[in-house]
Amino acid sequence: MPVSAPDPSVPPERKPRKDAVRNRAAVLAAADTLFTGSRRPEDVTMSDVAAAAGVGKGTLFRAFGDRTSLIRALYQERLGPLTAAVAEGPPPLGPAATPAERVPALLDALLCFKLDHRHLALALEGTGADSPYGTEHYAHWHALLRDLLTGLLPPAEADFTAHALLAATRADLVEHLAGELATPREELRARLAAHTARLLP
Amino acid sequence: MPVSAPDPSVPPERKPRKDAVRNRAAVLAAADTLFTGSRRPEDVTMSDVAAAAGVGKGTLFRAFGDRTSLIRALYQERLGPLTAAVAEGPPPLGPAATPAERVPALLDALLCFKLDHRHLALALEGTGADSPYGTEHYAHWHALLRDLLTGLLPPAEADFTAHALLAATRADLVEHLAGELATPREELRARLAAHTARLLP
DNA sequence: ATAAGATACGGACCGGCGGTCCGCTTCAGT
DNA sequence: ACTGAAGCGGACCGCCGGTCCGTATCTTAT
Repeated sequence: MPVSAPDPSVPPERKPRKDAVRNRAAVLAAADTLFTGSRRPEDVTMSDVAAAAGVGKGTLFRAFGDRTSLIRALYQERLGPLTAAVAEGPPPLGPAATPAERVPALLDALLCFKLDHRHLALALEGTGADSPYGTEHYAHWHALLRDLLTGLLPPAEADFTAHALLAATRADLVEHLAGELATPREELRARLAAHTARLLP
Repeated sequence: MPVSAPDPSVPPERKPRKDAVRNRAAVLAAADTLFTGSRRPEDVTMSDVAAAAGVGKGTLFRAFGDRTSLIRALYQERLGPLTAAVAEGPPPLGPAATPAERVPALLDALLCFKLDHRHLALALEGTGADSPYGTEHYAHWHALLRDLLTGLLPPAEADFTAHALLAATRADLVEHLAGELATPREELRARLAAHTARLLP
């Protein structure tokens, strides 16, 4: 007699065990450290992450499913503040700003994020199999940017322009310019700002 | 008494064996077919290529060194005609054209090439380890485009703009738009042309 | 034509990776 | 304390890129 279903909707869904959440956090922290400290993301292996987190491989895969999902989870977590600032923060990033000032602010914020988390972004976009496109994450940013551009440009061009602008902040391009060519941060920001401005008068 | 050195410069350098050149060609052909027919480039393995070419793995690796080099060789070969047209062909692609007409022509040609060789371009750019940037191939196109742009734009912006324009024709973006979203070829070309035009008045 | 040497062939083999499995441990509700 | 479920961990698997080396084939000099 299953009388005591405290929540009649959605399947039971117990709360996770304490050790599980601890291990999950440990794995995320370890992965962040390892990616940040590695020159190429693909030479930090899943075994490395497990070892660095003081956890067995089974645990790691149980918690995250596969390599790609681990990287995505980590990326989303780090991106959280920016996502929040865009969704409900003050201008020029937040929704109160006009499109004309929000678009450059958005792109600048994205560039800065990739500069600050180069290795992680590289790991995410370079995970071979799955291209950046097709992730909900990309769809989200593209839709936002497209909508903002729709009043500033001939409407037919907004969609492609959004793609093109996002392509200009791809992790491997940023890595190439900032990392290998050692372009100073402020110069990169200025270049991207100029490029953006050139597209919307 | 080594009297008969027909060419006194550069080390002897015999001409390659007949079977070697035949096998090399067979491998390139097989690889092209396999990549073209596969949905994701990374699930055509080196063993697949060797088998399809009727050749042992040792032969394959002896001829090309490694996977990346094989893909690059194949890509360069297919790109040959375009390279030639740019280097010495008639306007608007060739050197006789003015920069203002050559830039859009170049980008359109590049886009068309990627549309026609999506799988191959995807294989090249998605080979995980090595980013597209840093290959001499990319350096070549970027330098050409940058030089053309220097005169049409404030000189400080030419370099970054060249990167941004090339980023708009990245293989995975093209695949996303033309493949998954099924954007018609002509529309894509129009979008890229409009985008290019917007950057240089 | 033939012998001799260089070159290429091919597939068994290797190290390491992402991912799975399952006996054992640890937690949470009673 | 008791018990069943959830989590743990590391041996294990299949596969892939890449190497190795005994053998077959081509080229060149005679």
